[in-house]
Amino acid sequence: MHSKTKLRNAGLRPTNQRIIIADILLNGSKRHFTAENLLDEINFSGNKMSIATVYNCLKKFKSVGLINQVESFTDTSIFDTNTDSHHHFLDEETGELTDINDNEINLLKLPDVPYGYIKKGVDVIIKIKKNI
Amino acid sequence: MHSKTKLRNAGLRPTNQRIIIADILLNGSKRHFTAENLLDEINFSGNKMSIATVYNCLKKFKSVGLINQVESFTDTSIFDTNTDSHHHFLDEETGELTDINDNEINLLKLPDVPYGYIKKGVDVIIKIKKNI
DNA sequence: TATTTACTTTACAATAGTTCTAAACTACTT
DNA sequence: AAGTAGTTTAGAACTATTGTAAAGTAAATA
Repeated sequence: MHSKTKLRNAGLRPTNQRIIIADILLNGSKRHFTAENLLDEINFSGNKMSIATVYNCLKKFKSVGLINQVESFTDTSIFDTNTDSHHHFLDEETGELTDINDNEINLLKLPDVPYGYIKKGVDVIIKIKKNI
Repeated sequence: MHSKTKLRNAGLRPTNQRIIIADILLNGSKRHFTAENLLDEINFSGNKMSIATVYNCLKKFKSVGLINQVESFTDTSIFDTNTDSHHHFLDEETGELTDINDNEINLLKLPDVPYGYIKKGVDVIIKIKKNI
């Protein structure tokens, strides 16, 4: 499917900049990235864009569920092209994230969400540390 | 137990500033807070301290396990005086955290941590959103 | 106890990530 | 073709956090 169509289906106006970003992010490969990472890739692909636009797009993409943002300790926001249910190892010292396959975790019991809220997802984070 | 003793037991030199912070944080009540929150409380308690010292202390307290840092999306680091195993609801829009009791979640199956690493903890985050 | 040493605190500067502003631009609607 | 609502942009601004280097302090040593 063309990025333009993906954007329209998601309810986003397919601007040139969003198409460039969708071409990079929504090609099926799953990975973590920051706003700066993405800008580097944009530049590498021969395109130019303001960092403000990158942030704007990421916010929009996130709000319509095209990408996820990952909870972390780091001072830099980390996004994830993998919007399926899956979990992470988090290195407490470096902030590095590694995927955990969904079938490697079994959540038997979950509480009801508070009244007036809807559940958006469940993330399991296993904090780890290098064993020196 | 006096804060001085708690600090010594944790392997930290009990300086005046650390004692002031330990008096506030390690009194048994469990809650989330930011560096600024804590500085406000310090000021409110009639003490003064540089914000850099607050950050230094939080980093030290965290490294010896006296407090936890919570994974989140927000641009401000959130700490937790509750170092027991427990989990959180996270409002995707506001970043607000609410505790979930450990006995409300049942993790049946967990993957082995990667080779060369040790497990530091498991956090379950249920992302929620206000149902307008 | 006096001296030394290593660690800590401090004010302030510096940095880094992110958001704001307001003017120019562009996709879509009429 | 014209209008309009949403988007992009450069650059300024903002905020959380860390670095710096000098002064201070707890603990170790003599």
